[in-house]
Amino acid sequence: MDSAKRFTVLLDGVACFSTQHEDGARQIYAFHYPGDFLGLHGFVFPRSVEFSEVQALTSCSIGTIDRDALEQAMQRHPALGRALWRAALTEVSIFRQRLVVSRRPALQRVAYLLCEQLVRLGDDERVIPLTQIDVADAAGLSVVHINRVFQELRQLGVLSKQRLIEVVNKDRLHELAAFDPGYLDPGEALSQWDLHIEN
Amino acid sequence: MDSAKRFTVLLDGVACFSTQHEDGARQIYAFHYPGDFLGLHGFVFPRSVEFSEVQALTSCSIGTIDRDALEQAMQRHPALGRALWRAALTEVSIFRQRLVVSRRPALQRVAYLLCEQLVRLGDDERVIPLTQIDVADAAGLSVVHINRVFQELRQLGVLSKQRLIEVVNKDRLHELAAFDPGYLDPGEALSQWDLHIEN
DNA sequence: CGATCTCTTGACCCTAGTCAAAATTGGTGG
DNA sequence: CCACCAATTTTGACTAGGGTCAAGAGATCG
Repeated sequence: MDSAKRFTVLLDGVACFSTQHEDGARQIYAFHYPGDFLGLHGFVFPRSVEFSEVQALTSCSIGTIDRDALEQAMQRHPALGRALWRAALTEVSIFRQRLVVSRRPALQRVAYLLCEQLVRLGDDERVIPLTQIDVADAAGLSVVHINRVFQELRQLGVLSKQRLIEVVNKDRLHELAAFDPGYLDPGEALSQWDLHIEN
Repeated sequence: MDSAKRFTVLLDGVACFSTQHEDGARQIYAFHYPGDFLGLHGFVFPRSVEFSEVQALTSCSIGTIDRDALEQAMQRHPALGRALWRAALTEVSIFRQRLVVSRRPALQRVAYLLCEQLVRLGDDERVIPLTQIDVADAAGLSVVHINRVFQELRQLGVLSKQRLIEVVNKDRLHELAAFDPGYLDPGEALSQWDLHIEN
């Protein structure tokens, strides 16, 4: 596991970036979908690795990229380095926003989380490939309560009556969640402070 | 307010980095004490400025530093740039940790927040210059409940019976909070990825 | 010496957690 | 193809942490 030398990319499946609480409860910080870099956070905060982990939620396949090779590529293509930083900073932005969301009532909190997933999955995907248990650990609610919230969302015509998590009314969901995707955009940050990566 | 051209430093007083919820409630992300850079976050996430603000909690005096001058100084003294990034990243680290803390019960949450303040204020300071209202907005609890928690902390011999917030038993406080200051340290991150700031 | 801000207290309520058990679903192997 | 097992999802009853409302008691400050 010479992870310090390699970057990992999720090629297929669903994973999450999580931590285990003292009492065994799992806290999910973020979900990862194909195309995501895994464990980026650890490059910015090495110590955080001691407290958190990347966990597969379905069977996953991953690819790794040699860090030296990547760094050379970044030397040649600065845009690549910028994209990487953008990804890391977006993760940060999500944390901050989650602090705001975390003190809203359950229904809105869950709605928000679902919106976030839809953005991550791409514009026309409507099925979120997670279990209620995953959502519970990410939203910080009990599974039982998540289930009740889901039933309410179905009643409201936002989710389908299927067993899987399928959004049938995206607009209504956004409305419930008071969702503004703006926060996901680091905007002009990186053109102002141009970041380079050296050894 | 040509803030894009200047960095602001808090010279005296207490300020906070906060946002206003739709319903008027104030959410405090972090407190700032003398020596802190204010609004650093906005340099990394320009768009976040639209949603958050820096607010004075006591009368404050601030200094500003011309950004061009600072950047020149950073060219000459790379350590300065690194220190700045470290500060910004530490802020991030605090957010992440707060997500973990935010789902613990009130007493521990408050204890944790107090620990954080003690670290920020310096090792032998024991008086935290905040009101219960400030603490409530930072912990995400009602003022009424904060008050009850404070009474419990006094009962436990952690806080003095004074009206102000004075920690008399730091060890006990750390214990209650399960506080590990490790997360505040970005560690070796910046020696691995040496960050430079260009125009 | 009011006026105002902060801190306290008490009564009551509501959201979400816990516990426990059943119902569905999805495999998996015989 | 069926029986059985494990993981999810669902339901119900009960509990509790923390919110809200309202009023009172200290502090502070001009």
